[in-house]
Amino acid sequence: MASMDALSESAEMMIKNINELAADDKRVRTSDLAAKTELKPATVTEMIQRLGDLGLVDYEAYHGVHLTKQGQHVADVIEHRFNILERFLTEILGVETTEASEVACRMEHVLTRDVEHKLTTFLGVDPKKESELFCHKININEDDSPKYLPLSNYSKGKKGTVKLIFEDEQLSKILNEQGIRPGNKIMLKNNDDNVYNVETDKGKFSIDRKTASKIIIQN
Amino acid sequence: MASMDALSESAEMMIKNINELAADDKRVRTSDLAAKTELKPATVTEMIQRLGDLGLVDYEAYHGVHLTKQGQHVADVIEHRFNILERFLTEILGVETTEASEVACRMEHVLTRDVEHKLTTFLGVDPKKESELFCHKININEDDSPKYLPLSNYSKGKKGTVKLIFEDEQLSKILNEQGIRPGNKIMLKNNDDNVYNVETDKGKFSIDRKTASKIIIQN
DNA sequence: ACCCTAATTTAGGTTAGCCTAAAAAATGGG
DNA sequence: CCCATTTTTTAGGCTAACCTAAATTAGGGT
Repeated sequence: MASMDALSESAEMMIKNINELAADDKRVRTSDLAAKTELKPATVTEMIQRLGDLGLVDYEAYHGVHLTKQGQHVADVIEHRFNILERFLTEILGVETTEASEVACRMEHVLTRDVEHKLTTFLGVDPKKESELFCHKININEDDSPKYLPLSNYSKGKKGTVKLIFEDEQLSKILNEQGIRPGNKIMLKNNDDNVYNVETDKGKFSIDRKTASKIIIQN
Repeated sequence: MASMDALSESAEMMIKNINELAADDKRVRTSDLAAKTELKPATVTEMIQRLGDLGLVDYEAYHGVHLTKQGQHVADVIEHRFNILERFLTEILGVETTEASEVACRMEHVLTRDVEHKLTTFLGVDPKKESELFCHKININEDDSPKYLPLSNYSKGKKGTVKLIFEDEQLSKILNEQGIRPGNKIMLKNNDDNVYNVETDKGKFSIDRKTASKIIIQN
């Protein structure tokens, strides 16, 4: 982890590629790395031997490599940096995906931890819960469009996340205690014209229509 | 100008430093470059000879260098990239100036023209009128901190003006109705890790962290 | 179990970018 | 205007990161 800063771009790229080729704990083969990195096999061998000396990779001659705990940490950091950079470039700047990917791939090696964290916050993901980021990304690409709707417009059985609560602090406070607060999950169990029955991690609640219209949910 | 892409980071840094040391058309001395780059004089000589071969620099043994038209163009591009990156890091992400400067200095070499232009547009400067950028930059250094920050990076009690809202039209529309729209005043009353309580001329609202990060405020 | 082929490593070469030490050129004070 | 000091360049060496070609090892088919 301290070695992070000392690694060359080439070394970091090799670790990244080992990580991407690693499937269920199997050792990654030199030839596969050569194909993926577009380097010659001899070059790959040289590089992974060096990574072995650094303790980032467990290398056994003629039998491929796999990442050590330390190496895995480096891979995770790089992957995260790549993902947030790519998201920033595409989602915020509107750069076309192929180019965004290429630029992110070169920028990932020069980010500091602080810039990484601030950019992550900027993109709206808790730096501590990195998994969200991947979920988020998948949703963006697969889902056609995340919808924001008042709870009062929600359909039965639908789950979503509370995004906004309008009106006064007092109401917010009460809802808050029921687990209905921005960021929390909520599900509409069923409803009629006047009463909305919802479930949160705090339990089940009934809400009147007017109040429900003040609660904005994203699916 | 076509050679731009082929230049190494070291070569680009040397051009940048030559440009920064150049005063009224005088040739820049090897020793000054060595001092500025923290390289040995012999290394500087070697590098500027290479730049001379590339036609980026007019080099005369024992009499220093100055940038050719081509070299000046490279210097201008790098300077512009550095400036926008530094502005993005400090103004948008809130990175501290020393670190922003260092990171920008490493990122400047991996930007593409397209990303450069899109980032420039994002920062609100016409890519063709670079002079504005420098004016703006002076403000940054004099003022303690005119900041563009996501609401999620704001501190309690701070007031500001909404400048931008990212994400889709649907969210914008909802926020719009609550007085959270570009141009309007907003104040962050208080917040915890997940919930931001704000006040606008339309009243008080609670916003989740992720949404808050999409709202850019200028103080 | 053995051989053949494919995969891998080793050996040796190149270039960029750094270095130190020695040689060469400029420069300015007497 | 000349020589001592400073500046610059040349010469030669090193490492990382690439390469090709040759040697070695692994593994499957019969």
